[in-house]
Formats: sequence, C-alpha cells, structure tokens
Amino acid sequence: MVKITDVARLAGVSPSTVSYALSGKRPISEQTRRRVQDAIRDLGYRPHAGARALATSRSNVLALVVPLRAGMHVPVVMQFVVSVVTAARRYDHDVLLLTQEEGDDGLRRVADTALVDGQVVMDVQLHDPRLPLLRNLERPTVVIGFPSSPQGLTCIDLDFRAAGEVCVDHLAGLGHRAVALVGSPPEVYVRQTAFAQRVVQGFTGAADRAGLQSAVHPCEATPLGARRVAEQLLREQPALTGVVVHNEAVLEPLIDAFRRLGLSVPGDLSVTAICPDDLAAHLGVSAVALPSGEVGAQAVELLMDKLAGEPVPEATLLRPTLTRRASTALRDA
Amino acid sequence: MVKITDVARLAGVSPSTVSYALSGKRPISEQTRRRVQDAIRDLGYRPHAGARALATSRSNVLALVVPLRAGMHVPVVMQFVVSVVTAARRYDHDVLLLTQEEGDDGLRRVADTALVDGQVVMDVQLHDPRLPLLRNLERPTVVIGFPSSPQGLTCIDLDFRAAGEVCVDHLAGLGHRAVALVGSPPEVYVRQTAFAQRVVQGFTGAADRAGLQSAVHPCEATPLGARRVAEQLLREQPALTGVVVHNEAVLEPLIDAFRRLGLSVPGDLSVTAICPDDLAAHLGVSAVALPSGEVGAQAVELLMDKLAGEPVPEATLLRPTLTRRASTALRDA
DNA sequence: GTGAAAGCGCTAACAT
DNA sequence: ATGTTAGCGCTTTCAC
Repeated sequence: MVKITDVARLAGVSPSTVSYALSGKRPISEQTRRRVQDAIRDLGYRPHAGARALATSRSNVLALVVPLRAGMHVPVVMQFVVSVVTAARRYDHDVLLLTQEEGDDGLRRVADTALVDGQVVMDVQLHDPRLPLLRNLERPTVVIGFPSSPQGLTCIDLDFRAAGEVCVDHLAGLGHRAVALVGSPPEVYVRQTAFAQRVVQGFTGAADRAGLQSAVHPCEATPLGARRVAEQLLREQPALTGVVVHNEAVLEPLIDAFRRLGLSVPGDLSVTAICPDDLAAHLGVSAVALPSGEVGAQAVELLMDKLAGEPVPEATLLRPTLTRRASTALRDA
Repeated sequence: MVKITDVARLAGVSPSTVSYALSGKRPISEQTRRRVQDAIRDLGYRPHAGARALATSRSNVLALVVPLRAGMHVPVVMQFVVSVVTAARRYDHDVLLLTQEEGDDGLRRVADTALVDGQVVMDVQLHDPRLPLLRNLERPTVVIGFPSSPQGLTCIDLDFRAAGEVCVDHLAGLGHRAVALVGSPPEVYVRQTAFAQRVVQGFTGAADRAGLQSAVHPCEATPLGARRVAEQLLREQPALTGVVVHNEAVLEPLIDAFRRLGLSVPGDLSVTAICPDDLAAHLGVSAVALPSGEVGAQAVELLMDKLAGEPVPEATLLRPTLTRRASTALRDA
C-alpha cells in the first residue's frame, strides 16, 4: 500500500505538505502543489480511510436506516435510498445501509464506534419506539417523517396536510361541491402514522373552508376494499363528484370500480391522488407526488449542516405540488 | 469518548489485556475477563472503528453496488440488498451502498482507501464494461451474474439454463408436446444479458432432448407486445399447449391475451414462468423463482471465504426450483 | 497469564 | 510557504 510518506518522499516534501496540498487547508506554492500531484498520480496514492477517520474523528460515512415493513411501497423506498446516496456523494460522503430489523442496536453500534458521522432514519412514526434513542445518539440525526413531537429532533417530510388541502382546492377550483377522501387501511390510522392523519386534517380543513360537503373513508388495500368503498360512497354521498385517494394500492381498483358502477372519470367523478408519481402518471391521475428524491436530498443537506455545526430547523415540510392530468375536470353544469 | 485505556485503568489491567479480552486471541483468566467486561459495561465502551481499521487493515465493511437501470424489477433488487445486509451482519460486517451511476470510480475509491474489505457487484452483464476493473481491484470481489468468461472472477447466480430446462421438463412431464418460450424484449438479447440467453439454451436443449416441438419468441414488455406474441403463437404453432414465460412484465398481460383468444389456462394452455416469486404466487403461475435472498446470502459467504483466504469456485450456480401452481396441468387427452 | 511499547497512516498544532 | 512532531485509538509483537 502506498502511503503519504511515499508521496512525500517522491515529491521531495514533508508528509504534512502532502496532506495540506490534498486538503487545501493552507496555502501551497504552485510548484509544490504540482510536484505533489504528480507524485500522487504516479504512485496511485489514496489516503487510508481508517487512518483519516482516526486523525480527524470524521469517517465521511453516514448511516441510512431503511424500513422494510410490509405495505411499504418498495420503489419509493429505493428512490429515496438512491437520492440519499447521490446527495451524500455531493458532500464526499458514503452511505452505510442499516435495516430496520437490526433495530436500535445497529444505530447505536455505528454511531458509538464512530463508523458513521451521522444518520438518516426513514419512516419515523408518530409514537416511534426509537424516539428516545434518536434523541440521544452521539451523532447528528435527521429523520424522515414526523413523530408526535419533533422537539429535539430534525424532521423532514412532505407537508401531507398541505397535500390534502391542495387536492381539495384543486377540486373546489373545478367547481366540485361534494368530496370524499379515500384513505389508508384502518390499521394505518390505528398505528397513528402521522402522515395519514395529516392528510385527513388538510382534506377536512380545506373542504370546510371551501364550504364543501366532505367525508373520509379508510380503505383496505385490496380490490375488494376498493369496490366496497366505491359503493359506499355512492350510497352515502349521492352528490359526490370529487375524490381524493391517499392509498396507492387501491387507486387503480377504485377507478375501475367507479367505472363498473357506471361512473366515468373524469366525466362524472374527478379523481385526485397523493401517491408515487410514476403510478399517477401511469394511470393518468392528477396527483400530488411523494417527492422521495427531494426529501432524501434535503435530509442529507440538513445532516451536513448539523455536522458543520450550523443550526437547522426542527421541522422541514416540503411544499406539495399537484400535477394535473386527465382524471380531473370541471364539474358538469 | 471512552477509549480502551479508560477501560484498562478502571479494570486495573493493561490496554492489551482489554484488547485480548475482547478478541479472545489469547487466554485470559476468568477473573480478569470479568473485571474487563464489567469495566466495558460500566463505561459503555465501544472500540473506535477507524482506529481498529488502521491497526488491523480490516474495516469490517463491504461494498454493495446496486444497479438502477430502467427495467430492473425494483422489489427484487431491494430483496437482494436486504439479504446482503443481513448476511453481512452475521459475519459482523456492515454494508456500504454504491450506485451503479457512480461507476468504476466509486468501486475504486472505496477499495483503494480501504474503506471496505471487499465488494459485491450486482447485475454483471455478459460484456460488462466493468470487467477489467473487477478483475483488478485490490480487494476480493463477488459478482452476481455471469459475464462471457468468469475467469479470474467469482460469480454467482441462479442457473438460468437449468431454470429453462426445469420448466420444459415440467411441461413435458405433464404430457405437452409443443412448447414455446416467451422471452425478454429484443434489446435484452442484443445487450447480451447472459441470463436471457442461458434460459433460451436450457429451454431449447430440454425441448430437443424430450422430442418436443419448440419455438422462442422475444417479447416487448408491454400489453400490446404480449397480445401480438399470443396471436403469433397460435398462428405459427397450432399444436402449442405449453408456454414458458421469462419476462415478468408480460406474464399477466399474456395470460390475459390467451384468455381473450378463447384459450383457458391451464385447460388449453399450461403456463410456467421464471420470475420473482411474489408475482408468480399472485398470479397463481407455476414458476421458477428468482432466489434473490439466497443469491445475496451466498454472495456474502463467498466473499467472506475469500477474505479468509480460502479458495472459492469461480462459478456458483444456484439450482432452480419450480413451484407448482394452478397454471399448469396434464395435457388434455 | 499479563504488560510495555511499537506501530497502523494520517492530520494539525507548533515551529521556523 | 514548508517541516517536525505529537497524537488519533487500537492491535500485536516481544518480553516476562
């Protein structure tokens, strides 16, 4: 293995000069810099990561904890992972992957051994059992999702409440007067997954403010569940013309069910969704996308700010954007 | 940060004794061991990963390069990733994630800086441009997939040739005499993705040996492509009663197309597939599963063997297993 | 069975 | 603008 002293010898300078030439942490004459660079190139020198980590107490690695619970939309998780890795690289960091399964131990291990400089934890729930740990880890942490109280944490996510509002506003703007939210399966609400409830709040609030008739229906993530909810909607809300779907698994089955019940989309019913963008695009549904890429990138930026000792907000909410597609239209006169 | 000297002082022993107590690399009296363990517990001591890596030239981290090409079945990739992480943990290693996009540089960086002890590279193609690099990396490497010549590498994958054979044998055993393979889109063959061609070889070979009439049809990964192929099959092979599908995207559309053409499955046509198991299960199709979990776990084991200096085979082929489901039946008398 | 001490390769004072 | 040197925290000879 070629080391810094080898480079120094060949370049005819001291090791520290090589180090400084590499880090730019002090001025180096143009001449010296070139000699050093040549030596580095000729020898194929690469600084030893462990030695550097030991000397600087920075590993330039960050941990990413990914959820693997059933029901997670895998492509979205993957997209998120990729965006974190990509963003980390922009800051010259690598990413160590931890599975949820490893649990608290994994986080503690990589943080305590200084294997990583900080961590990004995905999919934090309202009353996440990891909360106490997350607040007390040695190293800076950023979490995706919002627990019941973000105090002492750094949280980031799509503003789901605003997402609910945007959908309603879109429908209201098209003249719809009676709307319904088809949400996640009942378990999700019981588990108190923050984002599901936030959507409900946004949806209901916006509907009330706009003076719309509104209703909320949890929905099983199965075609049968979709059919049931469709029928129920027609029965209980005959004036219904606008639907917001926050449940990717039933988006397609639901639209199908409506059609089978004789309702055309968007002729009789305008449908919007909050879901992964590829799904919405595929189905041609006006939707608020889950911006996994942005969330991941910003999570890394927040973490880097914390590592740099800069203050960061406890809560960062990403503004939703709704993409109009063919599933929504002006209400029939 | 609490370090080994702190533990040593509290336990009333020397640092080396603490180190040995931790590693078990030399006998320690029961008494001493307990004092050390107590001190470690009381202080919450964790060895510094960087320091250890520097002293041992082992980081206990391995790199995993994941592909992100369009057309990859994301859940399968993810399943693979998880199995690698899980297996690595069994050997007390962590996993650093590299994206394909980073390319050769990423691999070179983490290997040359000793950030990782070795690497697993997913989705290696027949004429993969990374091949020269992979053969020359400082650290042991295991690749998933088979390039045209595995010499100098350690490769592992499902035995796709055998998978093709198993499907044909299954159909032949049920009395079918005319079979067809519906394969990947033409591009895949052009790109010379090894596994696609191996399936064709296995399929054709087994059909010939069993004296079956056989044909191979590449197929676009769209419902339209599926419909076209279905029609073509009926036209060109009127005696056809057995189909092997190696193209997850068209499995469902194809079965649909057959039904619309008046052919029942398995009544008129028996269908088998080589695809992710959840898909096959969902559709009730007899299939050879892509064993991502096993491949990942075994890749890690191979890598650990190489790290331990043990010899490993250049090629490891996993035996396919076909799960019988409702899509295949005895040929009508 | 245990300790002392010499590195592992790098960075960052502290010198000049 | 550059060199000298003392660590960073751990492992592992070598010595007893």
